[in-house]
Formats: sequence, C-alpha cells, structure tokens
Amino acid sequence: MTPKTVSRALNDAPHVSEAVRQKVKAAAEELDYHPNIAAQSLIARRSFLIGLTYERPSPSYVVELQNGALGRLEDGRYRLVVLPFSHVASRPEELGRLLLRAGLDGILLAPPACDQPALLNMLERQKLPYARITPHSELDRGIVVTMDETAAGQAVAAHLLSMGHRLIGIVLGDPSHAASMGRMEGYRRAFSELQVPIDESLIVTGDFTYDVGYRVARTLLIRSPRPTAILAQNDDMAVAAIAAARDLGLAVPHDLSVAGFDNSEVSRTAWPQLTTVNQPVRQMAWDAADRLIAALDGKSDGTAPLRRDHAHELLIRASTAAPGAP
Amino acid sequence: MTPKTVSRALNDAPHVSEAVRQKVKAAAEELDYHPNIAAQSLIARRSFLIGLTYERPSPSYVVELQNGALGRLEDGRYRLVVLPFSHVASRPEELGRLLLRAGLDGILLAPPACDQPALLNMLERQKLPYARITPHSELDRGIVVTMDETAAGQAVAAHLLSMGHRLIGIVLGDPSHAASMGRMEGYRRAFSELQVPIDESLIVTGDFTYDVGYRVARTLLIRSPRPTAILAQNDDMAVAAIAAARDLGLAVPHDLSVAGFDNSEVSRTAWPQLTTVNQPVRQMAWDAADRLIAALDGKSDGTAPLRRDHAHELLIRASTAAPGAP
DNA sequence: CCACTTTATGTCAACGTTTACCGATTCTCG
DNA sequence: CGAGAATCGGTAAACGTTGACATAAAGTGG
Repeated sequence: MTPKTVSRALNDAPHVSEAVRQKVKAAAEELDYHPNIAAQSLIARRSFLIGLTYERPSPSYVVELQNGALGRLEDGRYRLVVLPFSHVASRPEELGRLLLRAGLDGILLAPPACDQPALLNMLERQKLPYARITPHSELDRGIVVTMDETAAGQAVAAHLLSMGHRLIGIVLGDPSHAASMGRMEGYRRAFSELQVPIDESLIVTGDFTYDVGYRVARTLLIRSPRPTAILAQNDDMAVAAIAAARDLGLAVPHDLSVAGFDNSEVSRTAWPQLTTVNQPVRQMAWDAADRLIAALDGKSDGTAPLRRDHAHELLIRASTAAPGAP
Repeated sequence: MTPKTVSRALNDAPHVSEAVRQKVKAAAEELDYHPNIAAQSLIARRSFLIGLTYERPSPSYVVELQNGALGRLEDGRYRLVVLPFSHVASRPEELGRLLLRAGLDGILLAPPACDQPALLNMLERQKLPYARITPHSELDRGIVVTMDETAAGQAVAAHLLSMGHRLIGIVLGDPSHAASMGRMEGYRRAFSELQVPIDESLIVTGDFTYDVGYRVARTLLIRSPRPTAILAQNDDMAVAAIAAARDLGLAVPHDLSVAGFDNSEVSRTAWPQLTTVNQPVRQMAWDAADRLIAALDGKSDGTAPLRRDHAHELLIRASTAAPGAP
C-alpha cells in the first residue's frame, strides 16, 4: 500500500474501497498516526494558522476576543496564534514584519492595529488576508466588523442628559484608539441634540487604564462646580472614577453618576454595578473569524457585504441616577 | 545563485562571502521575501508552535498565563497557539487528540489539564514534551512549575485566625481543580496548628465562578450562628461573597471578613479591596515556557531540577479585619 | 465476447527549504 | 612558487504529503 492510498483513505477521498479505508483508519488509530501538518501546509500553501493581534490591556476584552474567534475555529482545522503587540501606532511596520514572518493564513486585527494604514498596506502587498474588528477609519478596506461607536456614545450620553445631568465630566480613553473618537462624537451629538453646550474643560484624557483613570477623574471631582456625572470611555476608568469619588467622600450615584463602556467583568463586580454599553466583542470576533475563513476557503460568495455592524446595547444599572436622587 | 546560497546568507551560516550575504539580504528586504515556514518545519521536524491549554474561566488568569508565556517567546522563533478546552476531567483523551493533531512542538498545561494522568500518558507515548503549571498530583512527572498552594492556603487562613476569627466559612472552588485541594489542606493545617476545630458544615463548594460563589456564600451567611469570616478559594468567589453580604445588609469587613485567592484584577477594583494571595501566574508561565523551550532546543543541561516552586505572597488589604472591628 | 466505462490502486513529481557532499577558487606559509 | 588549508559556490537528496496521471481490475451494454 502506498502513502497515496493512505492519504486517500484518511481524507475520505473517492477511489478507495471501503474495506481498505476501514483497514487504514484502524491502523492509523492503532499507531496513533497523525499526518504531518508541515508537509500538508507545504503542499497546500497554507499554514492553517489564524493570527490574532491586539494591544488593549483589558483581560476581559482580550479573552472575549479570543473566545469569539476560537468559537468559530473549534472544528480544529485552523489554529489560533496570539500575537499581542505594544505601541503599534509608533511602529506599524515592525508588527507587519512580525505577522508576515509568522506564516499565517490570515489575521484578525483588533484596535488599534486595525487602524494603521501602513500595516494594512504591508498586508495587502504580501497578500495576507485580514479582518478588522471595530476599526474607525477606512471602513471600506478589507473585511470589517464594527459596532457603531458613535450611536453607542450617543445613547449613553443621552441617558445621563435625560435624567437631568448638565455638568458632565468626560474621561476619554487613549486618543490613538479609534473607539475613543467615535464615542466622543456620539457624546457630542447627544448634547447638541438637546442643545446642551459641552463644557470643554470637563473633558480629560486617560488611556483606558484604572490608574490613569483614577487620576484624571479625581481632577474632575475636585473642580468647582463639580460635575454631577462622569462619562468614562471604558469600564476600568469608570470604576476608577467611582473609587476616586468614594475617596473624596462622594456617594455614587447620589452625588455622582458614572457610566462606563464595554460591559466588562468589572462593570458587574463593581459596586454599585456600572451603567455601561455592551460591545458584543465575542460576536464580532466570531463574525470576523467566520468571514476571514470564508475568504480563505474561497467560499466568500462575493455578495456578503465586506462590512457588518453589530448593535450596541445600553445597560442601565445602579451607577447612574438623576442628580441628587436618593 | 542557488537557493542554497540564499539560505546560507540569510541564516548567517559560514561559507558565504560578506559581499554576497549583504546582497542577498538587501534583495530579500527589497522583495519582502520570507522563508516558507512550512518547508522549514518539514525539514527541521519542528513546527515552532507552542500550545497553551487551559480551562479556567477567569480572564485575568488566562491573560496572565498567556503574557507570561509570550514574554518568553518574544523573539518570535516560537509562536503560541491557544487551545482552551472544557471539561478535561471527563474526556482527557479528546484533548490529547486535539493537542496531537495540532502539530505542536510542546505544550503548556494549566490546571486542570496538567493533572490528567491519561493525558500525560498520551503525550508521553507520542513524545510530545509538556510543561505543567501548578499541578497537584504526580509532581515528579515532566517539567513542573508550582506555587506551594498548601503553604499559601495556610498563610491566609492563619491570617484570619490570628485576628480572632473562629467561625470561618470556606468556599471551595471546583473540586476537580487541584489547587482547590491544596488550598483546603493549607486551611486545615492553619486550624490544627492553633488547635481550632474546623466546622465541616461551614464548608461549601463553588466552581470558581462569581454566580455560583454568590449562591453558596449566601447559604453560609443566612446560617445561625453566622460565620465572621469567609475564606474563598479565588477572588471572583470572594467578590461574590462580598456582594452577598452587602445584599444581606452586612458590612465588610465590620460584620464579615472576606479573603480571596489569586490577586486578580477584581481583587483590586473590588470595594473594599480584597485580602488575597498573589499567585505569580505570569512568572510561572514564563518559567514553564522557558524550560519547555530549553528542552525542545536540547539546551536543558540536565542539572536544572524539573520542578520549581514559586513563592506565594499574602496581600493583606481592606476586606479583612478583627471580628466586630470598626 | 469485445469495446467501453467505472473503480481501485499505484507511480511520479512537486511543494520550499536545508543538509551532506563536491569541486573550484583563493589564501597561507614553508 | 607550490602544497595544503580554508573559503566559496553549486548539486543532489531529503523532509511527508498530495495532485496529476497511468495502469490494472472489474463491471456494463450491445
């Protein structure tokens, strides 16, 4: 029996009698034989590796991203390689080289890597397919999965405004992250829709981390007049704002309402539980992996739009209330 | 120029003149040429892939594990493939097949997979090297990186006992996780050292998740007499216990002290901040990856012990106090 | 029963790289 | 200047699998 026959038997290819097929499979089982993936990759010109690159430090975000992608990959044909990378903005070509050297079939790009034109250029030049998860710019480039950040930002700001808040502090995330700008744009729309002017001096910049969030939230809370609410651009910074308020003797939500973003684990374990926006990270990652694989397998029928928007969900919990409410 | 010469030039092998080497490298740069990894793997009989398998749901644990391993892999020679797997205990062979099919050079096993003898047997039979992170049983098998769970459990229990607590509720994690047993053993030692009897009826079983932790902690808190302290086997369940206490009108730590385990993100963002034990997950993962790679590269000098213990660190924060203290 | 189709099995080459080996050129030193 | 060594470049084979193609065997129809 030639290797060829074995190959045909194991791959359920035609032109093998059922008897031989059974015998081969039994023997393979017996010997714990597994085809050599490197050889398969060499001839198929594919590695069956999907990369996932990200930078955001939040563990829950990273894990949601991974689990979403892995959920789509669970048949085991493709494998997921994690490639975190810091400071993409300052050295996109370096990440590009890393990705190209990794021998991937395709790559899932989370923020902020998905918004680096230099990186996308490199990947396209080398014909390495990619899917972008919640990019902010060049939304018609490649496979794109987004949440409408602006609509989400508008929803959460409108929530605070509708409860009567007028002095609202805003804690931005890392400005190089696209989400930061989109969410801010949404805040502005909500304000302008109600013709409430935004006090630009109440806008401070964090970097999505707890520590910096605490510091900048504190600067807002020692101002006079003090804002009655804080819009934080993610949950970690929102929780930090609550801690800063507590350390200043302020009760949440009685003296200060706080809203976050992302519906992360801490938004539920925090006290009071955070009003936040659920970004369907897992579903978006699943979708991105799904469409990337469809493209790799050539099953993309060309009719599916390259871009798909997933809906946000405003989660109103205990950290927001009307100003001065009990 | 033959492919051979190119290969030698790029790999800094001898027998190539410096002039040719420079020319080749310049051309490679120019053309964005990258050697085909599948071909290299085929001939080297290695995939340069390291697997990481885990089951624990806690995002911060998973991310610490990954970051630790990735920290060691950052030269880019090896790549990290993530392979989460649920319910290992009930189907270890299935995970084994998954790992063997993935074409890995080596595998990092986190709990509870690292404690499945059937799995270890399969890996050994197929000569797939592995490193075990905080296993509980068969500690002399393969590369082992541990924290002394028992000593850590003893330390945290001793902390509560030394403050005067005598009625202490214990919330176990998933009993199939090895850490759970080791930590419990440490609790018992602390009690017996002070000759305080353990009330077995105050021991309840969770599964390391917040939701179940909340439920079982609640059953402890509605008992009479009510325990004055709770030892939870991880931070998620400890935070859940705090929430359960609060929902019953109990103040932490005035009416109830709570101690956790793992020094996870939530232990810091929780309020009050959790007394907990720092398990140096990142360092252990780094160490496991380091020694696995040393073995793969044949650089293991044979003198390094296969097992290495990392020290725990008791972090006393605001969630524990003497019973009835203000 | 022969020509013809279908099915089963085998042979060969190819994927892109590296290792082993060989011949040619250049260098070193007596 | 010549012998031996070191250096440089090249050729062939190998890694394990699969696709294209060939051959053999079996089935089918007139």
